[in-house]
Amino acid sequence: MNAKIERKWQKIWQENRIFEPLPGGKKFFITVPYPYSNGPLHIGHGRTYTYGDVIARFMRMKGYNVLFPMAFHVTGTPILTVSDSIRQGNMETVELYREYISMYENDKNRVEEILKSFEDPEKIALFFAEKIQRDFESLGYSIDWRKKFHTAEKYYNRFVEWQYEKLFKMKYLKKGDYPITYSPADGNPVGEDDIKDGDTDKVTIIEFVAIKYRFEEGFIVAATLRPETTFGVVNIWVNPEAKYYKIKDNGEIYFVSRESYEKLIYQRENVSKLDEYDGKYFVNKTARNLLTGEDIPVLPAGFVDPDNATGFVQSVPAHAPYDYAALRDINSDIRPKRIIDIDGYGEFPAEDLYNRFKIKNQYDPNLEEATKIIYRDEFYSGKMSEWIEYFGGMRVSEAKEKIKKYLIENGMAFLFYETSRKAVTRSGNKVIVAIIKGQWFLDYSNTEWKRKTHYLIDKMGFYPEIYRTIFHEVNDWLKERPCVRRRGLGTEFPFEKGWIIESLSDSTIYPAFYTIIDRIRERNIPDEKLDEKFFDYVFLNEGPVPFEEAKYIREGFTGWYPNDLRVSSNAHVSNHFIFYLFHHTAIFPEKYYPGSLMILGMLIREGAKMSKSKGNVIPLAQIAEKYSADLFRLYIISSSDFDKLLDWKEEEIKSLRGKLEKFAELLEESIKCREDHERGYMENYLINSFYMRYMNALDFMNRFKFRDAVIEIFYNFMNDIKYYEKRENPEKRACILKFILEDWLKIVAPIIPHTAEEYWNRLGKNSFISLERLDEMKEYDRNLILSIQYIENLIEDIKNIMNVSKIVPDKIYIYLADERKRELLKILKEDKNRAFREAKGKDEISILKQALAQQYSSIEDLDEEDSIRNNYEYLRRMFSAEIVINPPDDPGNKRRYALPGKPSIFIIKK
RNA sequence: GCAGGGGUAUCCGAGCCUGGCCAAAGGAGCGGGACUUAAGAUCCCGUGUUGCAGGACUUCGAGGGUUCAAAUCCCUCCCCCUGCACCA
Repeated sequence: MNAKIERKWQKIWQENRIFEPLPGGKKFFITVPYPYSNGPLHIGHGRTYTYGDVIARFMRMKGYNVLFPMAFHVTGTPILTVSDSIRQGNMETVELYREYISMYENDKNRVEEILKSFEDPEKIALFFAEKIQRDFESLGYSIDWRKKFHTAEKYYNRFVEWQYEKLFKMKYLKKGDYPITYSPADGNPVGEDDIKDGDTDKVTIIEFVAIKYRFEEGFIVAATLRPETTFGVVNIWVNPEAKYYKIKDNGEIYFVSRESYEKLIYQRENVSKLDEYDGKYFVNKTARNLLTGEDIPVLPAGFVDPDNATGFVQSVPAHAPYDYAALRDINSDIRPKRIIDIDGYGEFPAEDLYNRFKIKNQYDPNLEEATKIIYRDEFYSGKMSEWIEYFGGMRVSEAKEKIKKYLIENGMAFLFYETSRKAVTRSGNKVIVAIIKGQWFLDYSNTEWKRKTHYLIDKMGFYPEIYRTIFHEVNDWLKERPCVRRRGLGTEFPFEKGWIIESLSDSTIYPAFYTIIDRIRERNIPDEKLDEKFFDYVFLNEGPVPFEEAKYIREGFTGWYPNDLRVSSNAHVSNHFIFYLFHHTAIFPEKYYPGSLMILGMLIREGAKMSKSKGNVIPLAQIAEKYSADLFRLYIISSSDFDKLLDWKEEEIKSLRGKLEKFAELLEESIKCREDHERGYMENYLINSFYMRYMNALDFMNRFKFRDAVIEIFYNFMNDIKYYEKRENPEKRACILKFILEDWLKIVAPIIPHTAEEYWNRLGKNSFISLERLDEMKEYDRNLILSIQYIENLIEDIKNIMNVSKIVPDKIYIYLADERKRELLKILKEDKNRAFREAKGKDEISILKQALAQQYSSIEDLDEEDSIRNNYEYLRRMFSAEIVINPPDDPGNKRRYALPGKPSIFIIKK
């Protein structure tokens, strides 16, 4: 189907507004999460929306009143970041967006103009929203565009504000401190996108326990990931080459590295610098371990990184290979102190590993690996030594948390956050961890909320079913989540100025918004009127009718909600999808809970993940031109099951194109056929086979297994046609297909709607096939199909014998199983033991054994002799031999091998 | 580590839930043939080993087990992938 014809139908569909339903009847409301509109979409997105559309079209043809809406997501920082970069003339971004715009705009001057307009972030969103809509239209999606909106517009803001009013009243919002990656130079939190190589080498936040050691008038602060080892500290390490500060933190005096101080400013309140020291200052001085009361020396070690945590390290040589190595380096006579018992190690595990890895000194790179091993082993199989008060005998994994808590609660330690690796922003500024004070959270750890959501997960539908378990898991694991940010597009947080509701948190129950937005616009309601009372009435039927039009608006909601099916990729499971469920249980009564979720697998290209950096992203923009919408849709649906990974292979598309063209040719010539042909045996076979496949396909489609349906109704039936051609005059084929043509077009219409619509039209129909009803029930003669299978099996067997024996047949004797065997095998099928009891003599028993071993299933009700007679000429022609059924003589002694459905054969040589 | 998914013939991938025509669908690749001046495209045939009677043997990460029967069920082990949070 060429792009021109596809465009023709897209236009006609649109002009006739056939996908713009009013509520009523048996409704089906399907949604796909809206795309983030900061650039062109790619074929990965295309997979999801294609599935949404195929289902929408299928349900429509099953007689449902289908609503399939779409909108655009613009909330958050990325669009803002792009806009900023373009304004600052960042070459990389400018180049990228010039390329994006050029996908849609040929005129060079126009491209530059648009690019310039992107200095206004909203222009970016609007530009791409429009283009994405165009791309979707070019793929024939049956979307109701009256419902479209974007998430920074006023109406939507009012809607989100209302949700947060509700959540606040339910106490699902709470406030607290929160560590986050941050750039002091930019004065901003930074996300993965803002960090250099953040996408490939992720930066996570590591929680250190900063432990205070009494020193002079204050404390040396040594940070550790293993607070439980504090019992085994024998000294403290300082880097003699580094700079250290004396600082004041809420009245207490601390000694930390210079870099550490710069981080603490962002993590603690009222931190100020008092004095500077060289690292050497601390060497050989004494500090006191508050946990044990011991006085220990401060010793020099070069491995200490002043830019990691506090710049002091507590030394536990018994259990930390670095510490052990550093002590050896300075020839110290300090003896390690063992505090963890673990099987498989000597007195000092760190010493074992030091020897095993043949560590040279504290700079040996193997120390990383050694540390990992000991950490893992001790954490999972170590126990705190018995002599330790209270914690003795406790498993390390447990003691770690308890000791941390003990230290903090007794003022001996505080938490210090560090990045998992050294990181800088894209513009080269240092990234540290800052604590955001007064951060608002959605409290997904609320047990009542969790319980309600578990209930929903139990009740609703999942495609595939495995996700029910996964969602229960995700529900358990979900905890508080920050829901507002300092910057970005979106909706301002109603309870505190200067915060924007974060992008995933404003997109939870918005399918409800689709049901009313067109009506709000239609009646020109000013956004100020969309207050809490309005939404309370519209969505919850609470309170009085706020104004007359609200009734009409509410009918949109009650007419369509709940959302019957939501389709998206598995990337959304632990974020959008789970929030979607939580927020529904929070806000809506049970009858408006989501109906079901369909979760798709991801899409890769030629075995590799698509990514900007690899430059292998295929945009959706040129798909319709390059391949045609129907070919794309057919490929997406047929090349893999919806829940599995789809590997986009150009080679496969090419071969699929050929098949689709072949299909179109068949339709073409079939429509042209004017004469009526007689329906003989093979014609009946072809038609019956079609209806068998039709019913199979329909059954698959009802379970949304469209790939299996396509294989059945497209590939397999085309093979049936080939088979027919092999046996009959190919000329006749076209006219025979006429009998099934309408049903064939209908059943493929959800998948390749343009092709279907075009040929439906050429058949002289005045209706849209997109709005036709699929017949749910078609009769067919199963025996006819079985008998063809039977004949083909027989041919296989004969050929096989000919191959092996190298005999050219003159006559072929076919012996059919007698009634007695037929009876016996019937019994065998019902009751094995009874069959053996009833079998008489060795011969019969061996028949049963043979049948059992071959797992031979008899073809009941099939008249074998009749089948052979009906295909007699075919067999004769094929082997150029005479076929004799049940001859009186038995020269090969073969008669006894005959089984029902599997006759025995003897070939007489020429 | 926690959670989830997975290891199938040259490769990619179905099958596994509900054990039995499963030597294992479908692609791709490869080999052969047809068509073509030729390449390409397209179409047909073949593609574990073996056998002069439709069969036999070996094979679905490794090793055990259940069963008349295991790619499929159970146990143990090895290996791989994804997510782990503010990023949309």
